[in-house]
Amino acid sequence: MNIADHAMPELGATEDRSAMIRDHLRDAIVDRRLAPGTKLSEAEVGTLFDVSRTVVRAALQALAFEGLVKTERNRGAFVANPSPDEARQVFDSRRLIEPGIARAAAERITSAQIAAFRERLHDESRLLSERGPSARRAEIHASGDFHLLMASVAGNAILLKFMEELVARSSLVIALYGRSGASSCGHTDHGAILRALEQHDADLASALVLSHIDHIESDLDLRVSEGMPLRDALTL
Amino acid sequence: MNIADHAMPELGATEDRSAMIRDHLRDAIVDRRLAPGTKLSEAEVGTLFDVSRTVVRAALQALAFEGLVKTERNRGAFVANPSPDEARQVFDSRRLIEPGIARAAAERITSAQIAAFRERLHDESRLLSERGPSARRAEIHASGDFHLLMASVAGNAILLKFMEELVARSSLVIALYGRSGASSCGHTDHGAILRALEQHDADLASALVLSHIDHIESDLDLRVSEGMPLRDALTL
DNA sequence: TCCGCAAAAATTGTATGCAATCCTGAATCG
DNA sequence: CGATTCAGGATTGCATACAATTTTTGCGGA
Repeated sequence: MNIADHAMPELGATEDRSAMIRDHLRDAIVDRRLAPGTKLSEAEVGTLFDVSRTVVRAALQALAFEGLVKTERNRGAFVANPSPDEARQVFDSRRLIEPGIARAAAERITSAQIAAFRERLHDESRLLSERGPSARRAEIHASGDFHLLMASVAGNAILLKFMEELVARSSLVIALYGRSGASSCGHTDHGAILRALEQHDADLASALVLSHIDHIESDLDLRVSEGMPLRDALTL
Repeated sequence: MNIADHAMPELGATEDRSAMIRDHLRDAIVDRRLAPGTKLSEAEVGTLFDVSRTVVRAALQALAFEGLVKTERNRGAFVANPSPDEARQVFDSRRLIEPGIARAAAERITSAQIAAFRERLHDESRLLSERGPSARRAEIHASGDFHLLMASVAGNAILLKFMEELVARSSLVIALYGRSGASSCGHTDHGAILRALEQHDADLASALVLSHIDHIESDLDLRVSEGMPLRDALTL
């Protein structure tokens, strides 16, 4: 009756239950089923997944390292609640890294990978037209996956790991500071980027990615710098 | 009689012993007292620091996230042994990220920070002239710290964290593939970079950093791509 | 009613015990 | 003589027990 069994009906979940819990929690955070500030009690999570606190602690430590969870000594783990300044740092980091990734991806992309991109993009547009919170979540997820797919095509595992962290944190930032509901907006941007990748036009791909990031960030409202402590308290 | 007490004679080592062990191990890895491939047994480390395996495991997990340690299920943790390909990825990542950091640092650096840089650089040159393995280690450390200092001046905590990981991994890579002994060479490079930062010349600082990274990488011998499995076995 | 304050409850930090897995090496068989 | 197998020991994975700390609760007084 535990969550893992339900989500992975028959797959070999036998190994590394800690990684599985980490992935489940991360998914829940990035597609916003767990609001920023939510407390993640070790005992509660452990009961939910039917494991001891030991393995939950390992999962929470991993998420803390990725910046998705903040732990306070003797107080526990909470879904991260990035400040406007941290939000800016996330996007500054993406502006620095992601154009370079687009460049590498444009140079290395294969036709098979292009096909995978097309499929992803098709899923995205289908979800865009559907209604309901579940489709919204899947859309957010697919939008992030586009960027991760590009990073994996770039062929650098370290940069891929960095991008995984940045994309996940972006989702948190958008949840907190996004103005429009459909903040995963840039679907048309993604299409243009893919075309540039197909044509192996590194300069264009890089420029499009940069403006795409600007586009996403421009939808945020990061003004509340001093009001945050209050909001912080309220979200708890 | 444990290591921690000896290293931190009186400071408040009361909190987060796991973080302290992690830092000690990381220092040992980056200044090459622990060779790549060395096994880090939980019990052994625990005895050394006089803590239980629980807190050692947390420290090792943190180092595994940073890529300094590789853990194999049911086998334990080992100091990472990066392949030539991983080595290239480390430097590719630095080439992508660090020029941007130099740019930001050049724009934001204050006179107080310039003074700190000068001091650091002075330490570096002093160590360069000294003999003995201990001075060599301190020199390696100081050389890495130069880059981290620049990243902290840039004012982006996320990029600083990324740079910490990359600098640490670079040290491992140099230990494995460095040709000349004094591979932390670029002391003169550091001086030139600092001058560019002082003059707030972002373009120059960025270009100098890029060539500095190339300079470091050109001292590596990454040819042994297929011979590595053997070498892997031997270093164990 | 509102504010301290102390005891209880809950939660995290750490140590330890047991089961599962892996490595070693010697005995056995071809 | 070489390959194989199978105890024995060592090491990790996980659960649990206990200690330390924080949070909540209940009470008395202003």
